[in-house]
Amino acid sequence: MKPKGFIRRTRQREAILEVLRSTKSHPTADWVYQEVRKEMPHVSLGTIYRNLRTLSENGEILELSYGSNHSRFDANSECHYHFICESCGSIEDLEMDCLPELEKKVEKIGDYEVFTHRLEFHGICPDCSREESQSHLN
Amino acid sequence: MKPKGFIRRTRQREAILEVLRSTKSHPTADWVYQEVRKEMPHVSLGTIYRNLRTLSENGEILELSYGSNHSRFDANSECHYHFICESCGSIEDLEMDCLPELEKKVEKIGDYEVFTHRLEFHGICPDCSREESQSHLN
DNA sequence: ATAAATGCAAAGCATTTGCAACCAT
DNA sequence: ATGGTTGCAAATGCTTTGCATTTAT
Repeated sequence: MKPKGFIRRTRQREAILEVLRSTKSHPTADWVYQEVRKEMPHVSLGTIYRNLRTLSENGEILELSYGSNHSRFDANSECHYHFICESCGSIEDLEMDCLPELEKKVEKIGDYEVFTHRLEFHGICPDCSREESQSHLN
Repeated sequence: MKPKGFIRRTRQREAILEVLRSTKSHPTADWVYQEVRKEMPHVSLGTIYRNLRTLSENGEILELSYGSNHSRFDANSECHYHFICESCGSIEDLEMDCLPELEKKVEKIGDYEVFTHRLEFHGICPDCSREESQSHLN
């Protein structure tokens, strides 16, 4: 979140960004590591972590943290909302307009200076609820 | 989030709940540990963690996870929203009505079954923005 | 030239867990 | 009685870091 000075374009950094942009799955650092390693067998996990941090501090990617476990990352840093499925654990982007008026609402409450907001929904995703209803047929 | 069977009322569990209810500060597990330890020097951190998990799975408290570091907990499990200050790191409850219509919106998009939603705002809190404007006087 | 970035491995640290003893029901 | 719960300590696992070397600018 703190803007950084100049950040270099390194092969590793580019590879990480490319991997992140190639998926809609909000992967973990380790998944990114495994992917990048396919093209670049000697990258280190440390580099992955350092870059994910740098990139998210620069606003190029989003760091999501749900549950107390590992972070997930999203190359889409535009305002959008997530749905977290409590059955399969997937995180998907919702096709839902961004609601900037929410931030205005907060600024009306008091002297808050709002930079961003985050909205997420928890429940059962379409895929899982389909499976659930089918399991009734047994 | 998964409802549990019967959960016993133990001294430790009661103490943890009491500590959580006594503060508005959304403390970490370790802070809870330190507090409970004042009354009960032999509690173990493991017990704190196990209970925080049990309680949040039972919906009696809320587990908040921001950043990739440690979780924070909130004894107020009713629908409410948070403001996270990027300057001082504080997390405060916002005096803002819950917006159940957001969940309806998602259910209209597709076959989502929404249990809860979470909304948080990031920026500078009133205290910090006051300090910032005063520092201009130097 | 030089400051940033990397690889590697060694921490760091929040959280979890195995197990025997304990206690709420 | 008995199965959930605790204390303790060891273990886990994600993430960070120190350092010598490499690399982008």
